[in-house]
Amino acid sequence: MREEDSNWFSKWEDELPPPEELMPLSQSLITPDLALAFNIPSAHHQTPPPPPSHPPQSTALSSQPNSSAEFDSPELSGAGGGGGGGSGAAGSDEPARTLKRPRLVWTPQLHKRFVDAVAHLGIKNAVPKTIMQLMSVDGLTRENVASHLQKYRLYLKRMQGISNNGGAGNNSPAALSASGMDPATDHLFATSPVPAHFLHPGRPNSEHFLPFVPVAAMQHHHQMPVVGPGQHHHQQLQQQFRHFGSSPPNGQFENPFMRQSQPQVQRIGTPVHSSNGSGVPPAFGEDLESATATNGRKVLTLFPTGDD
DNA sequence: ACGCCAATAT
DNA sequence: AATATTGGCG
Repeated sequence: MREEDSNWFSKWEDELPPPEELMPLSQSLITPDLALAFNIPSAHHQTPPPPPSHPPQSTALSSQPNSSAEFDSPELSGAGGGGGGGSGAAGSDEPARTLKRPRLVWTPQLHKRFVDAVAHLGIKNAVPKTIMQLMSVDGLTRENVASHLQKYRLYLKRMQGISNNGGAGNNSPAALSASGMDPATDHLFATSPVPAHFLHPGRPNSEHFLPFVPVAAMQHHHQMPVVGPGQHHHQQLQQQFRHFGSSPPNGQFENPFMRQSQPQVQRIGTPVHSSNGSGVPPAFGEDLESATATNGRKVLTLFPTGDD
């Protein structure tokens, strides 16, 4: 009889679903806004802005990990009283108006996407709104981008100053950030190589002829920037936005990803500008790249432009 | 309404 | 420290 015990345990253990499958469940059990509205501590996620109608993006970072992309609850609020929020909550729109989104965590990858977007838009067109659209990361707001952009510009300025002052030859991100000028966000910024033309204003570059692919196309639907043809890396992007919640004692949300220690370098690619005809709007970027462990600040930046 | 920036708040 | 928010201005 004893043997059976150990046996059933094994079996039981065997059938345990992977964590990935559990996560989404706990998330969709209650809509973020609802949770926040009701002050439920475990409530994670941001909350969709009160969409008078149905704003395209801006919310719905539900979805779930790589495993099954089928049962996502796309429209958390946009659906109108239908699917997602249909948990039975009645007039839940009232409090939703006052809710605050969690702070966005700019992971190296998210930043990478940002940089790519700016790079491909050209500095002239790289304004918050456009950048945001190009990035097509759901939940990302214009203000998120604007704020980030502001800081990024300062960073670029700093870099220019340095490079023409004596830093020539040594303008590797690490070195620059080490300059100790404004260590604020530099660590983040340093995780993504700065395209050369950012530093040389006034010079035409040869990177992006992107005919302004209005990623907005996807807006009327849900989900994320599922990118081109055989790519599968975008998963990560989803992931970072997905669980905002595990609010650390700080109130921020972390994504279980880069924050820990997973210097996983994926492939470096170039923007995908070819539509795949898959029905999904060809967002552009999709590459993931350097990763940093903000913990041990291990900035590994390998890059195509690397003259190393 | 958007964008930019500096300052300030969290 | 890293983001968000605000206020003043084009």
